[in-house]
Amino acid sequence: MLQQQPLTGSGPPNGRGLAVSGHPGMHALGPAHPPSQRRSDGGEAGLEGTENGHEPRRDIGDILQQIMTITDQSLDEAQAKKHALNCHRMKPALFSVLCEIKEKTGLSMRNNQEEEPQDPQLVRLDNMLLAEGVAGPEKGGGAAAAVSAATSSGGMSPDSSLEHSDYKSKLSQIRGIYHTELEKYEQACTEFTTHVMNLLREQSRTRPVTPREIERMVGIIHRKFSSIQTQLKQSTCEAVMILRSRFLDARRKRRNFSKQATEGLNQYFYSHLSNPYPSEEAKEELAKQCGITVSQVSNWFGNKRIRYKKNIGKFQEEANLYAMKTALGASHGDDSPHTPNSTGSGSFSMSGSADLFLGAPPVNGEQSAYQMGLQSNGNWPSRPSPRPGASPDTDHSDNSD
DNA sequence: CTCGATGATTTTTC
DNA sequence: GAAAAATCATCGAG
Repeated sequence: MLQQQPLTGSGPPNGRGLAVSGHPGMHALGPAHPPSQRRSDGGEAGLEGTENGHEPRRDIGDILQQIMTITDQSLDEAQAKKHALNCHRMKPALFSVLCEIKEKTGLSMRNNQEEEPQDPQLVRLDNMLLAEGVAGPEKGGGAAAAVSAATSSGGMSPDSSLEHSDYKSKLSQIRGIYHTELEKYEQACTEFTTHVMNLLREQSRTRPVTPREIERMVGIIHRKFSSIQTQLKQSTCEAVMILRSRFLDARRKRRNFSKQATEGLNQYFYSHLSNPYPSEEAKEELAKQCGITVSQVSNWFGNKRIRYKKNIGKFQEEANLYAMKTALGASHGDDSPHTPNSTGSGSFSMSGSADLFLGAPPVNGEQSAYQMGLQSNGNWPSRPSPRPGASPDTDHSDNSD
């Protein structure tokens, strides 16, 4: 690796080191000796080197030798040596030799897949994070938008604000973590890149380092870091997906309604047995009273109607019970704790209605004709056509019986 | 663990 | 488009 090299005292990178950038012209410098095999042991002079009567090779061997051992020395020593090396008269020659070697080896590694094909998976992750409001340009708008999108698309009623805020806070938590991590990575990446570039610059004094090489190195670093980022993105996506599915799939955390809520709903149901189709306003009122949403009220009535109809006998007791309660509540006026009309809004009043008497306890039980509002075909008088606005129903309508 | 009750969702019907 | 009907999934008592 490229660790604690001279980086320390070597001061700001400057023209000297960067002279390399002119490397292509290096050939001009030297006589371009073929890079004949040098002996790493720097061995005795002699041998082929002396043939020419010159000793450039020996000099180069010396320099190489010194370079090889420079890291073993103390910092000061190394600095001094480095300086000496830089000024060595044979340095240009060595440089040119290295240039040539490089020329040959460089070609081979040139064609490695330089351009990464912009990973499609990464694009997908990015898009998703953006859509979820996790990535996006800074703050809240994104997250809020994502939440509202999620709720509306999921058919969630807008009044489940509790879960809503829960979701929101969890999402922004994820968002926060994601951004901190991302920033951390980016910072580390730049730091590391600068570090490496400094090193390369430093090294470029003694060996040829092309800008392209630096670029390549930077590219490698960036790729490494971006693969880490991809992992981060991936796990963030996963977290969001889990959160989302939990939030949207309410079935998974079904809670039974509170006793009080069920009471209120049943109260209404049995006191309107002949026509158990609460108007929109009535639903809203019930929802408010029971602490549930309007769509939950609708669900409840849907379920109740169908289940009641399917097995009237089973609900007999319950019907009697609520008929009694309602009767009591009506006769005592407002002192019943459960009477919904005590809310005073009066949009639906349960005051002793005709239905109540339909439901009068038959005492001897049995389903008999005691079908409370159901017609002989087992249906309620008529499937309530979507009636606009006015509620002719409530109580007075069914006194026709 | 089983099983009935129950809230929610999906499909069908009108 | 709302309700009915069918179905799913969880709860909670035993």
